[in-house]
Amino acid sequence: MKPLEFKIEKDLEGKLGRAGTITTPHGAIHTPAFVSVGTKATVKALTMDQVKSLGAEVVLANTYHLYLQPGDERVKKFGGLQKFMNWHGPTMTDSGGFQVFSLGAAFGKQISKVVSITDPSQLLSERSTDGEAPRLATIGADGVSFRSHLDGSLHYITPEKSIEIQHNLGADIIFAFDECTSPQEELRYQEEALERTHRWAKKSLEYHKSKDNSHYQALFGIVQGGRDEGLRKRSAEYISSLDFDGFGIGGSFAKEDMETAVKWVNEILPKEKPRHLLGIGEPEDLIMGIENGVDLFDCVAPTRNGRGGTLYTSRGKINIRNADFKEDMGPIDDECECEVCTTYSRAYICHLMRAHEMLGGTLGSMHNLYFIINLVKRLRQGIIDGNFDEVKKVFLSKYTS
RNA sequence: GCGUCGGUGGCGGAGUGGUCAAUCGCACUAGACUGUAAAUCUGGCGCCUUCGGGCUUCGUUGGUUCGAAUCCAACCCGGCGCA
Repeated sequence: MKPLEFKIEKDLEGKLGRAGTITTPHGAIHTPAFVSVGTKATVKALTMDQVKSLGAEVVLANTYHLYLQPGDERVKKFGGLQKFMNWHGPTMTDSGGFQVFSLGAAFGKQISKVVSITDPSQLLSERSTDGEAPRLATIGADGVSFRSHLDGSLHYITPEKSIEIQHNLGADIIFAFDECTSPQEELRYQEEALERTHRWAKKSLEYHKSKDNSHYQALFGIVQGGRDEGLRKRSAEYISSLDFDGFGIGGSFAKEDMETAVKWVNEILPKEKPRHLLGIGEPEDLIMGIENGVDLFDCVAPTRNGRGGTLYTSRGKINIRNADFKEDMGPIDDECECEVCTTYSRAYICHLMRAHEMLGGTLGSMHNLYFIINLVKRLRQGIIDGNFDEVKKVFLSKYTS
C-alpha cells in the first residue's frame, strides 16, 4: 500500500512543468498547488471553513512548534492533526529543519528565506558579528539542540525524533529533517551541511520505513546545496537515490539564484514523484517554480502579509493601511472574485487595520490566500489548456507594471 | 478674592541651570516581510538643508546668568481648597 499517488496529467511543453494530481488518504491535491501554512495547527486568523472556502486543498503545519506546544503526543491523543485542527483535507508537516536555520544561523539577523545579494551591508554585518550572535539552535553531531523560544527549555531533535513527532502529528505528507543553510555561508560549510542533511535524510527514511506509519504517511526527502551547482546536483542525485515518496527543495536563496537552483535540481529528480519548493510563494516565484517543474509550494507570505496590510492585487502589492485608501470605496482588487473583494471596500479594511481590529487580519489573509491559490490554479489550468505562456504573460504584464 | 498646584512638540507625559530640538508611549507617515521567534518589525515625525549643518521652540513678557524648558518677577490660562 502506497501512502501517496502522483499522476501527471499534462506536461508543459518545452519546460519542466507539469499538471497533475496527488492522492493522499485524506483527499486529492491538484498540482501545481499552493499549500496554506498553518504552523501551529492554525492558518493564522482563519477558521478552517474559511481556508476551505478560499480553495485551499492542503495545509502545512510545523513539527518544532507543535512539539513544543501543545506537544505531539497530545495531538496524537486527539486523533492527529486533521482531527485536532478540524481540517479534513490533506495535510503536511515540515520537519523543523527550517527552524535549524531561523533559530540558528539566522537568529537575530537580517537574513531570511530569500535574501538580496544586491545589499552588501548584509554580508558586512554578517562578518562583523562573527560567532558572537546568540542563537536558539545549535547543530550537534546527530541532531540539533533547540532552546525553546517559548520558555527557554532545551530540546534535542534528531532525524529520528523529528519523524517520530511527525508520526504522532499524523500528516499525510511529512518531511525529512534537514539543515537549511544561509546563502552567506562559505562553500566549505555548505558542503559540510549538505553531507549532514544527506545523513539525516537517510536516517529519517530508515526510521520512517521501520514504522507502519510509512503505509499511510508519505515522506519527502529534502534537497539542499545552497547556490552551488555542484552541490545542488549532488544533492538532487543523492536524495533521488533514496526511496522517498517525493521531494522538497530547500534552502535560503539569493533571489537571483533561485531559478537556476530549482532547474538544476528538477532536471535530476525523478519525474514521476512530486516536488515541493519549500517556503516560496511570491507570484513571480510561483510562476518560475511551476515552469521549472515544481508541484507544490508553501509560503507564509499571503497570511503574514495579509495580517500586516500588504495585499496582493492584479496590479501589484498595495499597503492597505496607507492614507490613500482611507476613502477608497473600491475593492482591494477589482479583478478579484474572492469573498472579501466582493463584499468589503478598501476604506473599510484600511480602517480595520488602522484600528487594529482582528477582522482586518482575517480579511487580509483571506484575500491574499485566495489570490495566491487562485493564481496557481490559473497557471495549472494554463498547463492543461496549453496556454500557460499566455496566462503568465497577461498576469505579469499587469502585476509588474 | 486669597491660597495652592500646574501650563513642554497632534495627544498623554518625562525633563527642574549647560551633554535639550528636548527620554518614552500613542497617534500620524512610509517601508519591510518568501518551509511563521511575526495580529510583527524598521525608518521618519518643529522648520530649512548642498545631509556637514543652519534656524526658531517648552503659556506670555521681561529679568538673573557665560549659558534658561529648568531660577526670579509680572501677567494670561487651567485644576483644587477656602471665602
